[in-house]
Amino acid sequence: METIHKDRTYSIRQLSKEFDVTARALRFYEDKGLISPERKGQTRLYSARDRARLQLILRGKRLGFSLIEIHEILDLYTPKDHGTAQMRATLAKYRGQIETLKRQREDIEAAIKDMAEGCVWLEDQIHQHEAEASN
Amino acid sequence: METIHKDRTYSIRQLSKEFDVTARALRFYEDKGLISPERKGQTRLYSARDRARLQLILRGKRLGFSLIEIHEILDLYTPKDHGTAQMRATLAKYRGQIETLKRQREDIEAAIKDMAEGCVWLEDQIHQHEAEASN
DNA sequence: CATAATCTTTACGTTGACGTCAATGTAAAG
DNA sequence: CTTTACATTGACGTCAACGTAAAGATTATG
Repeated sequence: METIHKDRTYSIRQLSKEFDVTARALRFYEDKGLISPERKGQTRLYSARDRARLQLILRGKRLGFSLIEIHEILDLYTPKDHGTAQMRATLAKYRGQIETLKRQREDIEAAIKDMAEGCVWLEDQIHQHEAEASN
Repeated sequence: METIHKDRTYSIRQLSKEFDVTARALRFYEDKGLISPERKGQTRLYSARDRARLQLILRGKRLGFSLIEIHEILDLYTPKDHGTAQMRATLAKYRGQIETLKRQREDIEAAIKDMAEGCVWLEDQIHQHEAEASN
C-alpha cells in the first residue's frame, strides 16, 4: 500500500473534470454549505472527504433530490453528537430516508416493468409486420 | 362489472385533490402539452386516460425527471405510427429509457445500502451507550 | 519580465416549475 | 334573481440551480 491515497487533494478543475460539473457548480454547492474545502491562500483545496461528499451530492441529484434535501442527507453522513437521545433521533431520520428511497425504488421498478412490457409488445408488432411483408 | 368505469370524467378539482396537486399545476402541464383534457364549453373534463397520464407525470416527477423528459416518456406510452422503421426507433427509445432507469435503481440501492449500514452502526452505538449507563 | 492560464469574488441573467392575483364567466342553491 | 362557489385566461412574481460576464489576484511558462 502506498501512502499517497488518503492525503491527496484536488483542485477545483480536477474535480469538475472528473465528475463533469462546472467550477461554478462546485462554488455554488459550497455557498449552500454542502462542501467546505480548505484554502491555500485564496484557492480551494478539496480533500478526499470533500470528493466523497461531492459523489453523494451528484448521486442525490441523479435521484431527483433538491440541494436542500441533499444537505439533510449529507448531515446524516456526518457523525457529530453523542447523546443517546440525539442518536435515536438520527436513527429515526436514517429510517425515514430509507423509507423514502424504498418508495422511490418501487416507482422505478414499476416504470421499468411498464417499459419492458412495451418492449415486448413492440418486438411482437415488428415481427408480425415483417412476417406480413415476406408474403 | 359495472359500466361506469371507463367513461368517467373528472373535474380539475377532483383530480387535484385526489393527487394532491394544484389546479394551477394541471393547467401548467396542459400548457406544456403533457395532458389535453376535453372541454365542456370552457371547463376542462379529464378522462380516465388523462388521469393515467397524470399518474405517469407524477411518478416521473418523483423520480426527478423534468417535464420535458416526462413529455418524452409519455410519448413512449402513446402508440401512434406503424412503419417498421419508426417502430424500431421507438423500441430503441424504450430500451434507452430502461437503461436510464436501471442506472437510477443502482444509485438507489447504493444509497439504501449506505443508510442501512449507518442504521446498524447507530444501533450499535446506542446499545453500547446504554450498557455503559447501566453500570 | 511579459503574458497567458487559473483562480478568486461580485453581480446580474436565465430556465423550469409553478404561485398568486385580477378580471371575468357560469352554474347550482336559496 | 342574487349570492356563493368554482371555473377560465392572462400577467406578473418567485425560488432553485446554476450560467455568464466583469475585474482583479496569483501562478506558470516562454
